[in-house]
Amino acid sequence: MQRLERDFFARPTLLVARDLVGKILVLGDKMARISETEAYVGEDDPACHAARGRTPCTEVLYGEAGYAYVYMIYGMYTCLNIVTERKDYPASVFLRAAEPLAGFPARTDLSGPGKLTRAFGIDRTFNKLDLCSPDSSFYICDDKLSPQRVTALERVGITAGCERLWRFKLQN
DNA sequence: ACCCCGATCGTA
DNA sequence: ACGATCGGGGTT
Repeated sequence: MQRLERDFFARPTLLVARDLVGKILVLGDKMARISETEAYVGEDDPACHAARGRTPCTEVLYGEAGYAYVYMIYGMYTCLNIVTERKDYPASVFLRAAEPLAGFPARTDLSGPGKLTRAFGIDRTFNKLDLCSPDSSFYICDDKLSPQRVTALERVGITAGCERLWRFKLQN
């Protein structure tokens, strides 16, 4: 079990999104295998929250890779992203689904971005946390069982830019 | 100050 | 198909 370092995240977002499928999200004693991700890439991506430029809300997207971007959606769910690429280039990988490995009640359902964050207890206070800090209990690791088959699909839940095959899903 | 609406989910 | 629920951002 090896923690992913910052150089893993500081790469082209499509590569990071694909490579994150099969990796393990860890928060305290909770662990889950990431099974679905999406890439949101730069101000030219109409679905990226930075599409209308830099605001206090999107500030973290412009920072260093490996930080959490967490925001509230529809008044009742939070969404978790990991910032990618380089400073001043806004991009991230959105975590859409995972499979529970440890620390969850039996049959916990992590098959959706809102379910995932709720089960992990990830709220807006997690925004701007560094998943690459050595003393963080919130990080992503690689158990080397990882790369199984990954398929590229259209992104969902958005109205613009949904034709791009920027969603990556673990094949069962 | 107001208005709109969104990277969702559960129920109908 | 639709309602719940809320905060950021753009507009007035």
